[in-house]
Amino acid sequence: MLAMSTSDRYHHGDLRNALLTAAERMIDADVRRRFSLRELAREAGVSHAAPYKHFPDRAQLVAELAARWMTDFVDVQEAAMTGSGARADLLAVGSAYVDWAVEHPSRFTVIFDPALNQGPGEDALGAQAARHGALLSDLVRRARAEGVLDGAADVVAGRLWATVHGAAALVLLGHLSRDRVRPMLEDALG
Amino acid sequence: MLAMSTSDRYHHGDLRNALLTAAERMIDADVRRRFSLRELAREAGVSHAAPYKHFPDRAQLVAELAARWMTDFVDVQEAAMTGSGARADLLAVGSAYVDWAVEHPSRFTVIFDPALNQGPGEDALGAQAARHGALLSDLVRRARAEGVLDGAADVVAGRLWATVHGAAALVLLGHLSRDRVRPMLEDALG
DNA sequence: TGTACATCAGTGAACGCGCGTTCACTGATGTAC
DNA sequence: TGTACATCAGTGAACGCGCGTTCACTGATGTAC
Repeated sequence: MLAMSTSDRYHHGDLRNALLTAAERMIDADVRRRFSLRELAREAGVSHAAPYKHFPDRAQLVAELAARWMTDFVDVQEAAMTGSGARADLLAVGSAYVDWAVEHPSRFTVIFDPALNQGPGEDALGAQAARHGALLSDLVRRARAEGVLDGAADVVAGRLWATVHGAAALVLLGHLSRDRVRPMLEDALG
Repeated sequence: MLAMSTSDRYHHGDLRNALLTAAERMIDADVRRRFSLRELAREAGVSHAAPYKHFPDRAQLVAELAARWMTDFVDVQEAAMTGSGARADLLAVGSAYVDWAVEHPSRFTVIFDPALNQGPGEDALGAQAARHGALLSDLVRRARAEGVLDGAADVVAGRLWATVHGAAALVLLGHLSRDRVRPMLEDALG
C-alpha cells in the first residue's frame, strides 16, 4: 500500500485519486475538453478498463469532481471575506467568484451546468450550492443592515449574482476583459 | 427546381435550406444537443454524404447558423425598443435578451461561444455582435442624457450587459426562474 | 418537337477514429496457519 | 519464519456505437441543336 512507484504494473496504490487529479489536470489544461475515461486512464498510465474498478461509470466520476470543485469554489469565496464591512466583502467575494472562474474555466462550466454534472451523487454538489446561496444571502442582509444596499433582499441578491455570474461568463467567452470587471462590480454596489 | 416533392430521391431542390432549418429544429428540440452532420442528413431524409455538396464541412454549416441566429437575436432586441424613454427601452431590450435566450437556449449558447461557432465565415457573426454592442452603447448614452443612469458609460454598459447575460445564463441552467428576472432588471436601473 | 449531352446533386460503401462498457484473465499483496 | 491461499486491482481483447470525411458512382434535369 505504501509502494507507489509507477513501475509497478499492478496495484497502483492510489489510482482513484490519481484519476481524479488527472481529470483536473486535463480539464484545466484544455478548456472545453470533454475528457473521456479512456483519455483519463491513458494519462494515469493505466489500462482503459482500470477506472471501472473505482467508479461505476463516467457520470459518477464527473459528479464527484463537480462536488469537489463546487466545494472549493465556495471555500474560496468564504475565505475572501475580510469582515471589514459588507460592501468590501461583497466586492471581495464577487472578485473571488470571477477569479475562480478565470482560473478554472472548465470547472466553472461544469459545476453550473446540470447537463454536465448530473449523477446520482449530485447531492454533495447541491449541498455546496446551497451553502453558496446562504453566503450571498448573508452578505446582502449585512449590506442592507449597514445601509449599503436597499431594495428587496432576494431581488438584490439575484441581481448581484446575475451581474457577477454574467461578468465571469463573458470574460470566459472572451467578450469582456478581466480588468473591466472590478469597476463594474463597484458600480453594481452603487 | 420547382418540384420539391420528397419522393424525388435526386435533386431535392432546396437541400441547403432544408439542412439549416433541420439543424434549427433539432437543436431547439433538444438543448445541449451537439448535432452531427449525419443526424442532420437523416433528419432531412438524405444520405449522410449529401450535405457535403452544400457545405465544405461541419464547422462552416455551424458558422452560418450562428451568424443567422446572432442576426435574429439583435433584430429582436432592436424591435423591442418602443422609443418611450431610455429606461423603458433598456428594460424592454433586457427582457427581450432573456426571452430570446429562454426560447432558444442552444442557439444562445452557440452564438456566444467562439469554441462552438468558430469558422472562417465568422465575420458575419462578428458584424452582428458589433451591431449588438452599438445598440447597447446607444441605449446607455440615451439613459445618461435623460439622467436615468450615471457613472462612466462603458462601465455602466458592461455592468448592464453582465447582469442581463448572467440572468439569462442562470435561467437557462435552471438556477433562477424567469419571473425573478424582471424585478432584477428594474433594480439594476436604480 | 425530339434527341444527345453536360452538369452536378444525389447515393452508399468505405476509411479510420475514439468512445463507454464488459469480460475472462492474471498476478501482486496481505493474511491465516 | 515459511507456505498455501483468498482477494481484488490491474490487464487487454472485444462488443457495438456514431462520428466526419472521401470516393467512385448514378441518374434527374435543363440546354443546345
